[in-house]
Formats: sequence, C-alpha cells, structure tokens
Amino acid sequence: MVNKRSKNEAKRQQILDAAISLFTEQGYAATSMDHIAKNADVSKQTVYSHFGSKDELFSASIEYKCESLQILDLSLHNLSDPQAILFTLAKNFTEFITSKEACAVHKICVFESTTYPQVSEMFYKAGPLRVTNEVTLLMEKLHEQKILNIENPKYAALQFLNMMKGELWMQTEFNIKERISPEEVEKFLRDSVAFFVRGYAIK
Amino acid sequence: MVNKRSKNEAKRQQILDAAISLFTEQGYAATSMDHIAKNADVSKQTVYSHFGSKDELFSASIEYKCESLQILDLSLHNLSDPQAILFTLAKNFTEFITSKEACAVHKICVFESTTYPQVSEMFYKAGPLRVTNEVTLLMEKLHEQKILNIENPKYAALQFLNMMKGELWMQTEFNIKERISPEEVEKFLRDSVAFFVRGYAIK
DNA sequence: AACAAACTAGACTGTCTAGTTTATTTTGTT
DNA sequence: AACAAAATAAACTAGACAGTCTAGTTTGTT
Repeated sequence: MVNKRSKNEAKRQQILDAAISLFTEQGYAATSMDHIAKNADVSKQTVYSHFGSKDELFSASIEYKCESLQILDLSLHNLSDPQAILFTLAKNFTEFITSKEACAVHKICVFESTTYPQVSEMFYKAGPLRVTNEVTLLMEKLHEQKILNIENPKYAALQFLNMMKGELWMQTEFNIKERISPEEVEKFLRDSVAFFVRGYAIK
Repeated sequence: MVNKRSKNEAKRQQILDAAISLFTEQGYAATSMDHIAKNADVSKQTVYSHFGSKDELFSASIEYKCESLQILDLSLHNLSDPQAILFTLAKNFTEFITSKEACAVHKICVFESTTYPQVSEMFYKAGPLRVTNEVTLLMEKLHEQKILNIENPKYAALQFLNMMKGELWMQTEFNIKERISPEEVEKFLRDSVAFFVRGYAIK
C-alpha cells in the first residue's frame, strides 16, 4: 500500500484567503501568483500543488468567497406589518450590497464575465438570483395571506430589490466620494417601502 | 517665426477609437499600447506623441466615449397618457443600458473605480446621474400637471429607473447565456409601469 | 526506521509589457 | 526650396509574469 500524506488544509485556506483578497482588490490580471504566495506565507510551488493554475485558483477563490457571503437571512416573523418587515429587508439588503466585501466580489465577477462566464454565473446564482428567489417567496406569502395583492411575486421581488438600490448603490459602485447620508438613505428606503405597499395594496 | 505643423487630428481619432474599443473589450491591464497602435494603424510613437502615457490615453478614451453616448433624449410629448410615455421611456432605457457599448463602458468604469476614481466619476455624471436628473424633471412635470401625485420627484425617478432594470440587466451584466425573452421583458416593463402609476396615482 | 509526499527557496525560461531611443521619411508652412 | 515638426519603424531597456525545475527539508504514515 502506498504511503499517503494529505495536503495541509490550513495552507489551502491561507492561499484562498490571500487570493480572494488580492483578486478582488486588484483584479485578475494585476494579481501575480508570486504575490499570492507571498501574502499566503507559502511557497509558490505549494500554490501550484494545491491549485494547478492561476485560472483554477481564481475560480476556486471566488467560489470560496461566495459560500462565505451567504448571509441575508429572511427569517419571516409575523407578516402582519408589511411596512416593518419590508423596511427591515430593505435596510439589510442595501447594507449588504454596499458592503466592501460584497461590492468587491460583484465588481470582479462582472468584469471577468466575458473571460470567465462560469465564475460570473456562479456568483449570479449564489448572489442575486438566490436573494431574488427568497424575496419572491416572501411576496408569495404576503399575497396568500392577503396582506398585499401581488399577482406576480417574482416581478414584485425584482421591482422591490432593484428599487431599493437607489442612489447609494450607484455611488458605491462608482466609488463616488460624496455619498448621500445614512439619514437620506433611510428616508429613501422608507419612502420606497411606502410606495411599494401602496402599489400592491389590497383592493 | 517658428515653423508650425499641427498634429493629425484624424490619427488622434483613430487612436481614440482603437483605444476605447480595446479597453472596453479587454480591460485596462490586458490592453497593450502596441496593440492599440497596431489597431489604430499608427506607429507606437505617434500614440505617445498624442497621449503621454497609457493612463492618459485611458482617461481620454473614456471621456471621448462618454460624449458619444449622450443618447437618451426625452422629448416630452404630451403627458396626458403617463402609461404610454413611461413605457416608452422604460423601453428606451433598458435597451440602452443593455447595449453592448454602454455595458462595456459601464463595466470598465466600475472596475477601475478604485484606480481611476476621476474616470469613474466622469462616467457617473455623464451617464446615470444625467439620466436620473432628466427623469426627475419628467416626474416634476407629471406632478405639476396633476397627472400623477409625486411628492418627491427624485425618489420617483430613482425608483422608476432602477426598477426597470429588472432581471435582464443583471443577466447582461453577468453575461448569463440564457436570458429572458424580449416578450418577457416587455411584460415585466408593462407590469412595472402599471405598478408605478398605481403607486403614484392621484388621490 | 524507512518511505513518500508535502513543502520550501530560489533560480530559470520564455514571453510580454510600458516606455525610450534612434535613424529615416513625410508633410505642412514659410 | 528650406525648414521643422510629425510620423514611422524597429531596436532597445528594464522589469514583470506564469509556470517549471531543482535540490534540499519537513512531516505524517506504515
């Protein structure tokens, strides 16, 4: 029987951590394998032993990050107050999509969507699509329980989520220095939730 | 008096055309000055004579493209039928933002927003901000003429535009192969416009 | 203890890049 | 025609990069 020795899982993690950090900060092309090895505190050969190529490491690191970003939990409390639950959802959502981490991964996935469509699609499914589906379920419940009159829950979910992005998300995306204040964001969200509830009110 | 000879404006254009095309297709890092020179049918030295560095050429080419993308014209017909005018606006808007050209510039500006914030900000102002402002004006008119009841026209503009992006824009962004059909897009837009009008209806 | 695989450090190859230099040709202006 | 700036072509510098290779060390398993 052959002698076995498993690769060091800790080093694998170190490599993935360094890789995702550099890739999201500097992009694929601008990130070198030498730099990743150095930041992971590991030899270059170890990087190549764990991941066969730069491409492979890139895919693996994005996948790794996607798993760790499964945050947004919509534990559905009582639905009787739709304004409240939708407002909380809106706040969590905007906070999440404007966070540094989520933004950075989003950015690189969009940018590499032509060169790495599989990577980009993976992110799409783990991120935007997953959230849309979850919110669609919420919309279905609001309809079933006759709290709101939502004929097409998926449309409602898309409208709701996109709407909430508002100005802040664009400013974050483009790295605009002067952003609207948190108070203004909150005002916008409140207004938008009210608008949404109005548009889908019963009767 | 010294002998003067001005640089060839046509060559300048050729360089800018080649540059914006390559930059938006492949990104900043992956585009070489040699390649730009070759595509522009010009010597490398001519590129450097017109634009001092790669950075400078990049900024200039994005600026050049932004100017040429000033499309979306909202010549305001009679406003009496808000559904119709908003639907047309929605269609033009989605068509524009999912176009190859607009998408490509958007992509690179977002990606380079940390390394070239001035470039990114320029795009933001020439693109999203400009459109938002124009739609805000439309919302104001709809309110003034008591066609819709829009207390905060800017919020309404943001809500409207973001909402219309829907699923198609995300799929375009992420280069997803299987996109929703044009019929579905139209259905979504129609539904969203109706929803918008409902939410801002008079009384 | 013996073995084999994981790991390290660094040199190395071949390719690519931004930007410069040089020598030559073209072209508009006076 | 004379001039000077613009343009060309090609060689060059200096450095970075992906990926390989080598020679030696560590470490877990049998």
